[in-house]
Amino acid sequence: MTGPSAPRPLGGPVLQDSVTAAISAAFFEELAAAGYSKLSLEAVAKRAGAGKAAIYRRWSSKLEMAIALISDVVANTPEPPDSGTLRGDLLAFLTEAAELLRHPLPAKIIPDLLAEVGRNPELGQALLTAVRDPRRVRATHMLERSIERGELPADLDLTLANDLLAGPLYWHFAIANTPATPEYLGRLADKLLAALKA
Amino acid sequence: MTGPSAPRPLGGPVLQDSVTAAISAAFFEELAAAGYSKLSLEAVAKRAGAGKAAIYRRWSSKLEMAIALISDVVANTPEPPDSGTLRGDLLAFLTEAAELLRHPLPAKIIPDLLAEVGRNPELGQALLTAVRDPRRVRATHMLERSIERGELPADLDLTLANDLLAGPLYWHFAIANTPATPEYLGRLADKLLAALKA
DNA sequence: GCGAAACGGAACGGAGCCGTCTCGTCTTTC
DNA sequence: GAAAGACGAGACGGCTCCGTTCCGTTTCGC
Repeated sequence: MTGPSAPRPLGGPVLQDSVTAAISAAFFEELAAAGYSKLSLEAVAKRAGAGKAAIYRRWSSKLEMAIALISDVVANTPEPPDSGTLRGDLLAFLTEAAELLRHPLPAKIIPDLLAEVGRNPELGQALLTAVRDPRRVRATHMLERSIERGELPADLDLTLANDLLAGPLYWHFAIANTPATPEYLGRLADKLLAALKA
Repeated sequence: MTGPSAPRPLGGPVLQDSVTAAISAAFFEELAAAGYSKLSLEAVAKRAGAGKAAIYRRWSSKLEMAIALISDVVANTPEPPDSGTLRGDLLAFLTEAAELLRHPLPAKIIPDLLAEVGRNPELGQALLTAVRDPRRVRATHMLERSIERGELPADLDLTLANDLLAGPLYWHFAIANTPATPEYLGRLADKLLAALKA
């Protein structure tokens, strides 16, 4: 099922073998259905058609497993390119996020993990460095490029700008649970553009 | 501990007796600490210094208890007045929300409930009608008043506007977990004003 | 002041999950 | 083709929580 005998490239990306892949898929399905705090490794094993030992052979605990699998997924999502204009970057950013949240699994998992971070410091710290920080860095670069182009004021509050970028779309999808049309994303981009320039 | 024998006014608001009050307080503390899905009535009873029977005498299940207690709290929060200008209304709206999210209990409970809604349709429906709809109506009224005053375009997308109003502040507080200064709220109000008018 | 009701506390059988361990069966490796 | 190891399945003792039922005590309503 895996490659012949080729030594696996380097760290991380590819799912190693079929058992690990089945466990990973089952983990995310179970995470979406039950939430992190109620997720049981017994249910993951059952859904994966595996024994519990197969899980404990790979990770020492639910926390370690979650951090490893989530980091793996996040690390393998590519970055959108520099489009040259703020509106283009903005739209690409929003479209990518909308694409992600359109899928039912991430749409259930992400709010759950965000809530879990509030009560699980260890998971929170891991997710912050593995997920939030890279995204924040990308968003900040996007804004700084735009400032250099003169599209945005140099004294822009980056924290506030981040809240504006992430908040409305997240609210629309994950909270209000409304589907987003491309027209919606376009209008949102226009509004955000006006807000950032103000 | 309660009033003498006066018939309790009408529906809902006031917490009836000291046992109910203790259970209610314990419920919210436990909700913040464990999250809805992992909250156990046994733990609530213990924290309240009550027996489990005292809970089951009042509500038939965790779900019913949660809906009753949460609706009760929400129904007893007053509305801010019409300030006469959009910026004033906006600032009042943001300040009220910031005030709420400043407290650690709501700041943990709200994200948890929002995630829970995604996997618990019954609770979701109840919270939608008890919490979200009233708030959305208020926000919509605020925007419509502003449109009548000519501050906002008549073809404003109300869904999009709602996302803009709620999203950034929620993200700032509950997700990024950053404290909000009055200056932040002022700047946010300015940005939102620009976005809504665009 | 007395009977009724609600109280805190503890126990019940049943269910689910923990992490470990032992089976008997493939699958891989040399 | 034999030895080694990972596999699925499941049993284990121990824990938590469920919803109900019993106590003996306190409080309330009349």
